[in-house]
Amino acid sequence: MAVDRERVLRDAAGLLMRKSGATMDEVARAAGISRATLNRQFAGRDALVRALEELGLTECESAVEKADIDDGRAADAVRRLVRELEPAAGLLAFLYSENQLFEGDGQNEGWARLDARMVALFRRGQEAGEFRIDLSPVWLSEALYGLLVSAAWTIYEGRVASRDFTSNITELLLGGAVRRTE
Amino acid sequence: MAVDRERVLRDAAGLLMRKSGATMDEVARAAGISRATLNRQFAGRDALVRALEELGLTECESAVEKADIDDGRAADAVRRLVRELEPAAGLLAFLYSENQLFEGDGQNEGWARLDARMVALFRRGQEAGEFRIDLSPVWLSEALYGLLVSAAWTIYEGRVASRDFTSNITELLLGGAVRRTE
DNA sequence: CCCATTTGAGACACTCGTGTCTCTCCTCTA
DNA sequence: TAGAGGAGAGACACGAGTGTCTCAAATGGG
Repeated sequence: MAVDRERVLRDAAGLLMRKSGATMDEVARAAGISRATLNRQFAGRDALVRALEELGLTECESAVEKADIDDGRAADAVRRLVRELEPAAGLLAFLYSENQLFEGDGQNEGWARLDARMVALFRRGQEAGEFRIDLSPVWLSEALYGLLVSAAWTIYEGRVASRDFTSNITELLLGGAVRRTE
Repeated sequence: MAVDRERVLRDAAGLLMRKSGATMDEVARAAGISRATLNRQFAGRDALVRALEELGLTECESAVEKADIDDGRAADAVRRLVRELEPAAGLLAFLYSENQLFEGDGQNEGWARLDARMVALFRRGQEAGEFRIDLSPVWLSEALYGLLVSAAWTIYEGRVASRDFTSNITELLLGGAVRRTE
């Protein structure tokens, strides 16, 4: 039977999210295949990580597409975006810790493109008067990444319910912890 | 001359924050000492990581102390806490990615104690009517960790100014991105 | 100034993960 | 049913990183 490459990648991501230094043998076992087969699919650990990076990037971009982040109110766009990003959060948490991906010449420019779109979303919100202007769009988008990772990790640890993923992130990011008095 | 153990730890943290898989040789070079001396100070990589964990924990606890998080308004306490936590943010970012620290039996219970104090702070804010109650204290404290890491990383990358560290985190965490209408 | 201590540099063996190969077994298809 | 293709299991050598040791040089105190 043919190996489901995508499935292998998802299983690998599931393991690597919580154990970023996992052995190729452990990855193979997590995916339910042998190390030999894993190596037939991905020529080495580096290729596996690159494939995971590509998968994560693709998922993020498709989430951005599906969320129509250029339409309607920026705050609603952020909510839709986070909801669409949820399935990719675990993978994102792993990639976030693979800081070696983001330094050096071979850096994937896809992240820069994605980042530009996120920044543009927050900037749009500012220009529309929805968002405050004393928090830079760059910081807001970076904070969103951080909250996605925190949320994924916290849910994995069982400290918060997975159904609260989207609301936890969006409510905190948009509304903050302080109670509204209006 | 005697090796400044604390200095070595800080240099190591500075390197490991941005390159978590750095070699012991690289760590030694970053600290300006030889690999032999590094090994004399810390018996193996594991011991080094443990020492970094201890240092990070100590710094966090001292920040919690200095911030007097049980006094005054909770929101102000959070601001003081973040300000005190700033020097430890880089180290925290490294420890955050060392997820192996937080699983298994040898887990340092100091983190649980620290976490309890953070959670208590947010709960106090809720009970005082300062914070909204639809975001759990657990999530708020976890989100704070995530924002600390994001901020440290973003500053390291030069995407935001280091002087905005505290305000970026506290304003987002407490006030959120949406502009107040009050 | 001399001696004790400590550091740096290098060599060494060892471990662990990796990449590759072979061989066998299974499954699907003609 | 026979054959082809793919997967699993295991063996193997290789490289990187590690921990340890030795020896020479430097430092600092008495």
